[in-house]
Amino acid sequence: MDVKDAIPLFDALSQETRLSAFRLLVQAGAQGLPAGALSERLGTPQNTLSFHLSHLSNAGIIQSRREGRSIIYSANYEVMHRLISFMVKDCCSDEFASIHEDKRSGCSIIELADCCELPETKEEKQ
Amino acid sequence: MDVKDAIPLFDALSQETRLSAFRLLVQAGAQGLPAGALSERLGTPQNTLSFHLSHLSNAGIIQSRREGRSIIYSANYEVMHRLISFMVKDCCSDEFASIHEDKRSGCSIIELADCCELPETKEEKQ
DNA sequence: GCAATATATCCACTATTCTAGAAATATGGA
DNA sequence: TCCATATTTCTAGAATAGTGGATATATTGC
Repeated sequence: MDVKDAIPLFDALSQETRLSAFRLLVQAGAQGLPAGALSERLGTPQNTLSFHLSHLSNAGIIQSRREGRSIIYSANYEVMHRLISFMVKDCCSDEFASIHEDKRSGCSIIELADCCELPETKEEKQ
Repeated sequence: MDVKDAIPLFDALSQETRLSAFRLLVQAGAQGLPAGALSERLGTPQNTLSFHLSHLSNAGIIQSRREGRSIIYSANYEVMHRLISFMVKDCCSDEFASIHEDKRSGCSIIELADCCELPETKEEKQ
């Protein structure tokens, strides 16, 4: 993941309807939710929401599948994982954050230092 | 941090000039960089960059201070920390990510499971 | 084949964002 | 005080994004 890959993801998450829809899908898990249910829960007209779901889908942060008459959307955790890793690796200084893979558990372990306690930043604050 | 707080941060990072400028500031550390140096390194006209720096600054993800004739910008790591925590807590399912504070070291420890290996998601892929 | 359901696409309108030239402001030095 | 430097603010035009009514498409059951 580089800057060019990250832009459409940040863009996808930078609008209230989309971020809210994405969070509902995260809560829903791999099973996902049909477009209509999202529209109802968010109180957003179905065509407007459809526009935003396409946006999220184009960015790759959600995916869809048809089930009968419904289109079921679900969060793409792997993309979210990559975005978080990008933010830690490329958008945090080494002093404040580190990431390493734990092969045994299959986890990425991130350590975020509570940077505000560090003296350098304290004195630089405006 | 909630959805309303996160939107302006995602928005700030969702544009190439801004994300690139932010990353330069991250690399620069607490010391920061003057607006002119950023403008030069990015090849962006200084008034255009000034617009984007205001945008980042309004979002709170960078801050500025005057030093002589220069305005020095620097990344706000604490806000980035909070945004990453928000993404893990509220935009990742419990199965795939967890976060806890280590009081002794003052670090937030995040574990991101490599979700794509989990059978549930594998079979749900479109 | 027809009606009902679920969703996407088309369209026009409004609002916002991005861009960069020109002018304004703040600072430091002679 | 005057000039050079560093940066912001003003401005207007171009591009892009968001909205929702109307319509089209796909699916299911009768």
